[in-house]
Amino acid sequence: MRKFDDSLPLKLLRAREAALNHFRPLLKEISLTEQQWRIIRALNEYGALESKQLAECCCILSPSLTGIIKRLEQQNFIQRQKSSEDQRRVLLSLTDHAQKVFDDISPRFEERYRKMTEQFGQEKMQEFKELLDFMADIKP
Amino acid sequence: MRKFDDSLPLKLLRAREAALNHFRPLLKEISLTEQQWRIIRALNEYGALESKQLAECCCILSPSLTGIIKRLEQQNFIQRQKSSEDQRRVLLSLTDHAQKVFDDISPRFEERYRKMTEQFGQEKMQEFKELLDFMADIKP
DNA sequence: TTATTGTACTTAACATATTAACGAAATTTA
DNA sequence: TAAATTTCGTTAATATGTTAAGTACAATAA
Repeated sequence: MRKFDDSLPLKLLRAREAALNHFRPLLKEISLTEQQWRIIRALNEYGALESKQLAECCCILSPSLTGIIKRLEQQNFIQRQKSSEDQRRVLLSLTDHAQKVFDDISPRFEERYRKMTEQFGQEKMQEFKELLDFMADIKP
Repeated sequence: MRKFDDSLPLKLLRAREAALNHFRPLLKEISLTEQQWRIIRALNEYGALESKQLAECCCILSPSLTGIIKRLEQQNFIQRQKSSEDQRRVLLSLTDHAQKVFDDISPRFEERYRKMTEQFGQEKMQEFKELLDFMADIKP
């Protein structure tokens, strides 16, 4: 009988918690949640995105995204511009303020990421990420 | 500059989603959330536990646990027995009903777990779990 | 013995996760 | 072109995550 602690989802959860612990102090410093920061990083990387694409690449379901975007908009981190062709579509992008906050704090995230990777082991991390990618593609 | 999609927390999130997708249909069938099922599996494995131990081993914070336990109790899945020595302590355990539900459905979870592991690769999975355990111990 | 400190758990407030249902706008079909 | 269907986003309802503050009971110090 497989043991409780041998559960893959649980191990993934614990590993993720351990990883996030490296960044929580910084997130607290800038008063952003982990999800809000994920959204901001995605928009920084890809420029303007539609809600659906953003949800997809950030691994956030659209009902959650609706609220997250609303709050980021209220805090002047995100702006939306409607498409004139398709009235349903809305393009989301970072405000100048958000871009500045990102540029300012980003190096410190990178530094923590570097330390974490170093602790884990460079090559080991590479291998780890490949296995994670492989797992992400396993379908029932 | 590290890419958005290269983020370890994000990869862990995606891998976990992929893993959970194998079990969501079964959870829906028995109308239990992923967290409720985790609690039940822990109590099945360890017998009676105190709230704090349960929170620890299930990777659930105590404020969340309070609600989860309350609902599981209302559905007759969990019973609590107070310690007569220390009024603060409460032991949580599965009801007979919960034990029966667990024994009935558990083989089907095991079967899905087996298939998932097979798809991933036995040895690969072993290696994967070791890396996950290693990551879980990395501290900032 | 009383005050202090510590521990376990709960409550509160807010943010997010999950599923279902809904509504508006675009696309397809009849 | 009118109707059916599809797509995208939102709303609703419930459950959980996260941090801070509160509460009750124990253990310890003064």
